[in-house]
Amino acid sequence: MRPNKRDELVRKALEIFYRDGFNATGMDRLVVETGVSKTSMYKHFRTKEDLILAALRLRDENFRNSLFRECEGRADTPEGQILAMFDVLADWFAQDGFRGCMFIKASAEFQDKAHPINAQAAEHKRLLLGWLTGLAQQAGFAAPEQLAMQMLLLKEGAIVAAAMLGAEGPAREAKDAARLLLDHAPRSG
Amino acid sequence: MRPNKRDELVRKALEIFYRDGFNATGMDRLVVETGVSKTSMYKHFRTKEDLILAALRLRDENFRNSLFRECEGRADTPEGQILAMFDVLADWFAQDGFRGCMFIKASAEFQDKAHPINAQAAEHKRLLLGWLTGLAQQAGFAAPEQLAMQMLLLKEGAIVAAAMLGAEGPAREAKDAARLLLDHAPRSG
DNA sequence: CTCATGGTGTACCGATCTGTAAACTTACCT
DNA sequence: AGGTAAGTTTACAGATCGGTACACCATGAG
Repeated sequence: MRPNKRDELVRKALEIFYRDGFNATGMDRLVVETGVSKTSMYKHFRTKEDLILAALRLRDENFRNSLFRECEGRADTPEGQILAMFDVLADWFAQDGFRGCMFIKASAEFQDKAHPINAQAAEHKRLLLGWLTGLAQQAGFAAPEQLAMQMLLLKEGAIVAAAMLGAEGPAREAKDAARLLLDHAPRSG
Repeated sequence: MRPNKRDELVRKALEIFYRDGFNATGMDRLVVETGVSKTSMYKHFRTKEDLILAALRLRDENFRNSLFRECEGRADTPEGQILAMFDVLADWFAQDGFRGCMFIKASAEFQDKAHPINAQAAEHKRLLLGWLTGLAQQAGFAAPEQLAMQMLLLKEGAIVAAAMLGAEGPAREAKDAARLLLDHAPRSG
């Protein structure tokens, strides 16, 4: 039970879940596509739910790390980094494999708020909201929580609209709206 | 095969699909909860997909009609009606059975753009975007398509955030952001 | 060599999935 | 009454679901 083997299983499962959905992807399919036997799969993950949770954990790590790093690389002020998020999103939307937000889909398939998968998806959004709030604070806005929520709304709306209607319009309008909101938001002091 | 019987089946199926998801709800469960026999169910709907499409059609009708009527009742200017949409959303979020947007969930579970269910969900969003564009035109904005898309982003983002993080914040911030965007959008002429 | 140990493949479990076949009941029309 | 057609019940088909029992096989230790 080498630990890197487990990581590889999570990586592959993440890819398949993202492409085909959670309930629509059976363990049999995952076993075939990862090349591992069913017994081994269940040695690494007690249940399918455990595997989904591991995949979401990996996705959360990857997504947040790459988003934060990209934004830092594209702008050096907090306000600039908030705005840069929408450029990062635009690039993501334009990628071939773009299929919307994995956490929105997870919460859509497991709607019960008491369900661990739903809770973990919500946690991802809370972490993003916290990051935006921190940036808004650093930027010196008078109401950082409110502004962060508005940025989150534009981001989630853009992801949903890009997945359902096409990439260009939502990416452009989200950034334009964000810039206007940032420009007119009151500063503290 | 009374036609109203069919309507009743669609209504009930819509309710169950919305509450429990599409793939997670089997025809057996639907048959039990509607009290109809399996054979009758399949007399009315050739496949489960047909039933889902009928449920989405009903949902689209109900949602758009009630949204449009509510907005017209709450404001008499086009711009006021756009803004009123966010109050209607807030009321919806606060309802007990609120579980997010059925069309976002449908497109999350049936991701293939060629799939009829995905196409119908996308069509619902296009109709909403068209309605917003019409209002923005009537209101005399210089770039109605862009403004309509921004309002749609706020709406979709608010629905997602309300479903995952709670109702109050998203509803309030969506409206605040929308008002600011409307106030600062250039008018034609 | 012998034996324990840990990972593997095969074959299977019962439940549930979508969808169907066929006989039966009910209600209406003449 | 007799016939027709809608709608019912029951039973089932074939596939797939999540999950497991068990025999097999490699490797390293004594």
